Amino acid sequence: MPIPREITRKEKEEAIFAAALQTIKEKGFHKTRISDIAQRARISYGLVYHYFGSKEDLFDALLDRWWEGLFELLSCVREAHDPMRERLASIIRYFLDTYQEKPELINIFITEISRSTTNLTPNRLEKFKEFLSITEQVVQEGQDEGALRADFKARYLTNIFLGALETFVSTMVLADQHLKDNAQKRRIAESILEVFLNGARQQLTTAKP
Amino acid sequence: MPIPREITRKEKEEAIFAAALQTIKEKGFHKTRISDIAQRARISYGLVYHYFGSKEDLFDALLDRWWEGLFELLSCVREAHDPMRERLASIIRYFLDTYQEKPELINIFITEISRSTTNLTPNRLEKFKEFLSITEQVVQEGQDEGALRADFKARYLTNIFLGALETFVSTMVLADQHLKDNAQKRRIAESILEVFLNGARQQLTTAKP
Amino acid sequence: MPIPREITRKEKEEAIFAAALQTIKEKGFHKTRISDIAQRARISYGLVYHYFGSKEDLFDALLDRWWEGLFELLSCVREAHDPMRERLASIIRYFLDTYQEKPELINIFITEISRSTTNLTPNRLEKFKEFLSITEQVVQEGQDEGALRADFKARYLTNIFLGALETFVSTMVLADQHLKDNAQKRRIAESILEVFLNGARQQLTTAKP
Amino acid sequence: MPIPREITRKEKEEAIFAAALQTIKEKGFHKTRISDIAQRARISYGLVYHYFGSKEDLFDALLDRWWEGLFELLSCVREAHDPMRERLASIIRYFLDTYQEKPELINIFITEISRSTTNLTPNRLEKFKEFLSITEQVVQEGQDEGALRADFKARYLTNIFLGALETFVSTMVLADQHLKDNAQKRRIAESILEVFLNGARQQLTTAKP
DNA sequence: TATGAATGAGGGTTCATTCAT
DNA sequence: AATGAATGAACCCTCATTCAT
Repeated sequence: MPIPREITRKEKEEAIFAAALQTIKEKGFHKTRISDIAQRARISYGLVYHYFGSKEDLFDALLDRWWEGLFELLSCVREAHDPMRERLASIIRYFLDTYQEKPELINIFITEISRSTTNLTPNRLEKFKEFLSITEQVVQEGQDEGALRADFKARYLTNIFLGALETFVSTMVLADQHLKDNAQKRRIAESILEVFLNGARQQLTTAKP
Repeated sequence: MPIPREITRKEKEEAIFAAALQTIKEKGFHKTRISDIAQRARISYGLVYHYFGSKEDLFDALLDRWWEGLFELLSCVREAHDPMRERLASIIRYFLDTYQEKPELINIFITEISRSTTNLTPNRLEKFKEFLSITEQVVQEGQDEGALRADFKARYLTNIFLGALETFVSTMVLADQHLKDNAQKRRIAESILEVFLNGARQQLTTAKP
Repeated sequence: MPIPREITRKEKEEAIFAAALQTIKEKGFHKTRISDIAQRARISYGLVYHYFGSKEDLFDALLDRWWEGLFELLSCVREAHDPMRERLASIIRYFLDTYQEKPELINIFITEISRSTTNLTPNRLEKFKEFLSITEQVVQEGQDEGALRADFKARYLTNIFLGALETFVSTMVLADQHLKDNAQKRRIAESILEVFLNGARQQLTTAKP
Repeated sequence: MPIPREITRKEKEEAIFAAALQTIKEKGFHKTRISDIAQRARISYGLVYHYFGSKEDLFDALLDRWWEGLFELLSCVREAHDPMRERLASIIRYFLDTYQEKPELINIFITEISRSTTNLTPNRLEKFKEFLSITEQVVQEGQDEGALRADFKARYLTNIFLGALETFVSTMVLADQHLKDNAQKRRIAESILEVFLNGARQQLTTAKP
């Protein structure tokens, strides 16, 4: 009966994941000891090494989970040819949803990757640049379609958009705020979109005879 | 002759500062060893403890220097009652100027403070919140004056503004880009302001006959 | 059907033996992990404990196999009352043959027992001393028979004989040399015997008229 | 006053050396813990890392000391054009003297280098081969001069000579025997030389008309 | 028989910090 | 002021061994 085994394995892995997520959120990657994680997962620390090769590997596995979801979303966004506003809204929603459901995950993304040179192995930097690059392509398409103003580099607009989004999320992370209801989420998304788009959108020359 | 002594002391401190700045930029706070700093400053590592009490203290002194300049600028901005656009431009310029002149300092601000929960002692978090709060007041004043749209919380607009700014800078930090000329600096500042303001600015209902 | 079971057991044991031999040769006893052995034997590491009680036990079993063959040979040598040269030749041949057929076994004898105090449990030391002692008896008999000079202790002559033999073998072990053909084997045996005997043999006072 | 410092440093290093030597002799390199050494030297284990970079480095420093003395001796032997017997006697005396004065050092040479593949880094193997090679040259010169029989490879004779010598020493090491007096030392040296030379020496065809 | 999850003692190494000189 | 020897808490990782299944 191989199935029960599999279940056990997955469950244990999941427990370690959860414990690592929580602990790293609280203490940061560097100050997190393997034994902290093990203790929280109620296992011996040796077992962590049975499932993950090393602290770094565990960390990478954690990040992979984040990237996986994000890249999948971006892929969907690009395939579905929604209007620009909707595409950007999807990205914003993904961050806010993740923050709501797995605040630790987005916390780690923000604190350990997005702004930390320290833990940035070449591999991780690569993923991050890929993320920036894909988002830039979305923006570029917006410019091509005439939905976004084209007098600034796509990279610049991308920076402004992602910067705004990230700051919202990281401010909440820093303040340990919770997204109470969906209304708040909608309001935040609305703010970002409104402010970003009404500026970034191609300006109509309103002159009429 | 007490004066030469004073000079020696200040010079030594400065040397340690510079060495710390550079090293932390390269390796991150956590991976920076006191001996690394001492070596770069060409002094013995014991001496670091003569000037600064501990690694943490040295780090705090570093940050203080950053906060000092930033708060001074913000104070100037609030006193001079320039138009909104000019006030925001001052803030942007301060970040870009500092990045140009002391890239290590802004790097450390970005990577070790702005987005890192890890090193965030209550003290440091306080400073950071103060910074957010002052900027928010500037924005609030803009809303009060009618220069910025008031249908969003001042905090939200602040997030978007600082987020955009920070992302520009941190992207450059990550990529180890240099600000080649003042023209590029002006272009970046312009982008941020343009996009932010044309969205954040109170919308004129285009009068129709 | 008890026979297939027996066969399986023996085969498994043999597989573990072979894997252990090979691995210990490559990495040394200490650096060899049980899991290395298991992997090479294509079994789970838990099973090793089913057949052998512990790592030490497995090692002892390995050595026993070596000692068994060696003591059997020495017993034969002593029973057959061959001339001295032939007896010593038998011993040399045994080492060279074993080196040719089971280089790992002799390698382990040389590196882990013959010259290593580290792994020398009292038990193992005992076996080793027994080996020395029996060889010394052979030499002693040679002295008694007048085949070997008696002006040095039997122990001394034994040291010289075994030392020469062992160094040949261990030099080959170190250099990972292979005994290509029987001719080379014969040449080596010849060298040792020639040099040892023409010195160790009782000197004839060349009668002069 | 830099001199006292130097003395302290050297003394400490010496103390660590002695402690390491003794401990490795007793437990073998692998089973020796840094803390064992530190404890015996009556210092904290951290200090070992202050003087030697790592366990391996300390081990290498130990070996270097051995090689240094040995190579120096071999160099002397080759320069002084003594008769063959005297040259070989010098080598034997060096081993026996070292064994008498620093039994731990020769113990480590025998157990951890001469016969152990395990700790043999390429670097260390190189030194060992160099030693073999130089000794072989001495033997070769003996053959060229007609002092040693030339019907066997120099390498073979070298093996026999060094093997005999090494076995004497290592047997004493194993048995933890002490060289009581110089007489015993002389007797051992005599045995080795006698047996080796009377065989290895070019045979005189005694035929006289 | 057979598997591999689980445990935890053990050991190497780092490095902030202290302090005698 | 300045040095760097000395300390030892911390922490990562290995791996022999046990045991439920």
